[in-house]
Amino acid sequence: MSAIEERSSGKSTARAQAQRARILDAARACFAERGFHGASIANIAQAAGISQGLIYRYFTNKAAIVHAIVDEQRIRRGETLAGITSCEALVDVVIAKLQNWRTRSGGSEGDFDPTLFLEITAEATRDADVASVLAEHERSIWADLSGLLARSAELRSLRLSTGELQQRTLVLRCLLDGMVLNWVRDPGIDAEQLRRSLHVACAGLLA
Amino acid sequence: MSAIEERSSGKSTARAQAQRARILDAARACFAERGFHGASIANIAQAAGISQGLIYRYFTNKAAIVHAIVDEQRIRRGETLAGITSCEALVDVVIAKLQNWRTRSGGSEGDFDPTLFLEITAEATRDADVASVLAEHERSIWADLSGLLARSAELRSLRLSTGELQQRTLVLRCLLDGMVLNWVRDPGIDAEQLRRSLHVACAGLLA
Amino acid sequence: MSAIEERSSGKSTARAQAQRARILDAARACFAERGFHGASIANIAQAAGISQGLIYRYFTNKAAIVHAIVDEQRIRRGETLAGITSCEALVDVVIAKLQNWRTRSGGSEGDFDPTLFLEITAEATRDADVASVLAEHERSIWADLSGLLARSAELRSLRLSTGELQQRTLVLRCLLDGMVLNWVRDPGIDAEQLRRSLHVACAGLLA
Amino acid sequence: MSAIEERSSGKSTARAQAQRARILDAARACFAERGFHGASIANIAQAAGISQGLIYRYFTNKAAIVHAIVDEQRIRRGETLAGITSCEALVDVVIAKLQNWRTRSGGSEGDFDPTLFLEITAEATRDADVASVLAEHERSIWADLSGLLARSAELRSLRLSTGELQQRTLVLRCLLDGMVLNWVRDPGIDAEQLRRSLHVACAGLLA
DNA sequence: CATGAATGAGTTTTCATTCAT
DNA sequence: CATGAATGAAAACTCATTCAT
Repeated sequence: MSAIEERSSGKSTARAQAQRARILDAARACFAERGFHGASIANIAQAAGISQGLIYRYFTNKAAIVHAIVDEQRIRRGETLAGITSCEALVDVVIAKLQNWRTRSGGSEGDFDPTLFLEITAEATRDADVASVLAEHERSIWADLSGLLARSAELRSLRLSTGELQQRTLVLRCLLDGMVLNWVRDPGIDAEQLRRSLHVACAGLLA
Repeated sequence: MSAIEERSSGKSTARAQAQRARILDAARACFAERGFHGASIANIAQAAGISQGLIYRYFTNKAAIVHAIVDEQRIRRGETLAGITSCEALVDVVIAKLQNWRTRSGGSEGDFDPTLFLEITAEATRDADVASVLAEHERSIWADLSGLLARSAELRSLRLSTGELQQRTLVLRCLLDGMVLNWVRDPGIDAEQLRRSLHVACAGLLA
Repeated sequence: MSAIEERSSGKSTARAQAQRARILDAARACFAERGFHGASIANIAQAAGISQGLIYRYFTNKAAIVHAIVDEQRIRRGETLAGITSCEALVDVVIAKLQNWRTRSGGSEGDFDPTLFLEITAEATRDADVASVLAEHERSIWADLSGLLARSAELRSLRLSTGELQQRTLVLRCLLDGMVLNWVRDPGIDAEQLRRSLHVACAGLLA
Repeated sequence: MSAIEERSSGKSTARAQAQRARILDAARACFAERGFHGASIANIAQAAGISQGLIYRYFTNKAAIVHAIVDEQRIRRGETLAGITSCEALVDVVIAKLQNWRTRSGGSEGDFDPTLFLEITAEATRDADVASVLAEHERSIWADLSGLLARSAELRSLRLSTGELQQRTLVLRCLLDGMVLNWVRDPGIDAEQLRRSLHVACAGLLA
């Protein structure tokens, strides 16, 4: 699907890749700030420091940019769970990302933007393509979370049936999503309290 | 704040009230379907079966409609926790609402729309008015959840310190948000599994 | 022409007359403040303290209101030159009216509004009806000014040929218009200096 | 102030300049014909033979166009008084411009449009920006007229005090404004009579 | 007589997209 | 490859006018 929407037919030079990335960076920032509908191509072009017309050499559509960004999130997340061996560590990493986001607040770089995350989730209810990419992404997250829980359980010599593992993965998934939502909704949230609360909840998962 | 944005200065006839409701119903549907920014006044007018101009007799702005809808959610939720005495029951109620939403899917009536919920949360990051209404709403939800947990604990003769109560409220809040998010993201989610999983998690909160 | 545009067919009760006047007063104020195009029927209705619909019972059109107002100016001016016997006195009266206008500034009553005067003159270039009413009005002013000059000349035992009288009338007319224009254009204009300057110019007319 | 309202940030190509001029020409014609508020962007775009959207590449606002046109008048007038050495000559030039305007009547070119002049004066009472540009313009006209009178007086070996010079400048200003107003108001005005009458008045200024 | 709800055409303005250069 | 001028459709919003009550 996204293959259809890319403009580059066949080969894509390093330069082309760089331009695409440049546009996507700008788009991510704009979308996070104003939403998919609120951000205009003009905004993105300006943020990327290129002309509006040029964007259409790399993406057929505004929708194509959205799709590319959704796609990207999957890749971006890849490393997140790399060295993590406990749910508590995962909670800490997520909180660190959230704090990082609130601190820079508009600064361009940063690998996770909860606003964008919300925007994508909302868009998934409207755009079937986004929904399917997101669904695939979600399956991969599930596998990771599930694996993390399985390993953690093993470390504690805890035997979990498949059903029990699924149940706990689902709860963990809800907790993580809930953290993000609460963080976005409450700008004055106490990070430390959130951390401690979720650590307790994590402990409960493997009790 | 929303009082400022209403058009009717002072008195509002039954007819006016009905028209306002008519417009808000249409707007809610459109916003849920296309998002706050994706839905146009033309969409709303058509959905309401009236002319575009007429909308401005009842709302100064598109923003005023958004604010009115956000405001409304607070009231709509009021009764939700009325007769509920346990977290498990709360989970069941939320799931019932989510199932109700998925079943009708576009049908006008229904007291909770998770898509709208997402839309509002996303909008809160951009519109200070929405953010403040949402924050107030959130405080009231917190009070309700906190009270629910306190009562549940008491029933089980469990003594919770203020800190412990706060911690558990936060986790419960995250779980509820997470449920909604996962429900929206995964159209094929197994309601029964979700229910069971969250019941277990709830039990863990008061263990 | 204005007879066509009035709504009342035949008799018009005292009440009807009063309502018309009420509307015209409001319209005059609105037009002066925002211009013929800038002022809306809604503005006028609100200023008059009546409903929009009611306006159409007394005037077929927004244009009809404009025409009525232009018409009216003729009558309003009637008394202005009544007791005046010299150009200097006329200048003083005009300046007094201008000062009166600047002082109240938005206050409803007042028999001459230079902004409205400008608005009407501008409209005359676009609306043939306005132009013809204004032309007739102008002829009457000419007659008055001409008469004033003739009498003043006679007082000074100055014999003026028809041509000389016409020439002086034209100059006097220009001076009066110029006063108004300069007054409007320069909010800080020195009334006393203007008065003195025009007195000198008036003296020159009968030298 | 008008610099803020131009769209082109910094450089402006020859093409851009030409387009701006094209739009301003069209706008001038439309504004003269229908007034600032009566003329729509659609009118202007059509007159300029371009799309409505394109106008906004060159001007941020409809107001910006109005401001640009007001600004322009100052420049356009610059040369008017260049070679003029007597009030009578000035009167002749103004009448020539007025005749030129009536003759073409809607033809695009022409350096003075009395209708536009009225429109601008009226707008100045409503738009502070227009007022301030007009005020500056007016100061420059005053300086010119004052200089003209001073030189004329000198030629006739007439000594004028500062006060006397001011008084005569003010009268001259009124005469010129009055000429324009009367010309606009009376389409059948006799140019030759006007010319003669004002010559006499001018002579009176330096008597 | 009077209201004010309702409309449809109009307003200014934005924006995704195309295309000549 | 890159620009930025250009467009047409659509956005939000206004307004003169009509009409049921």
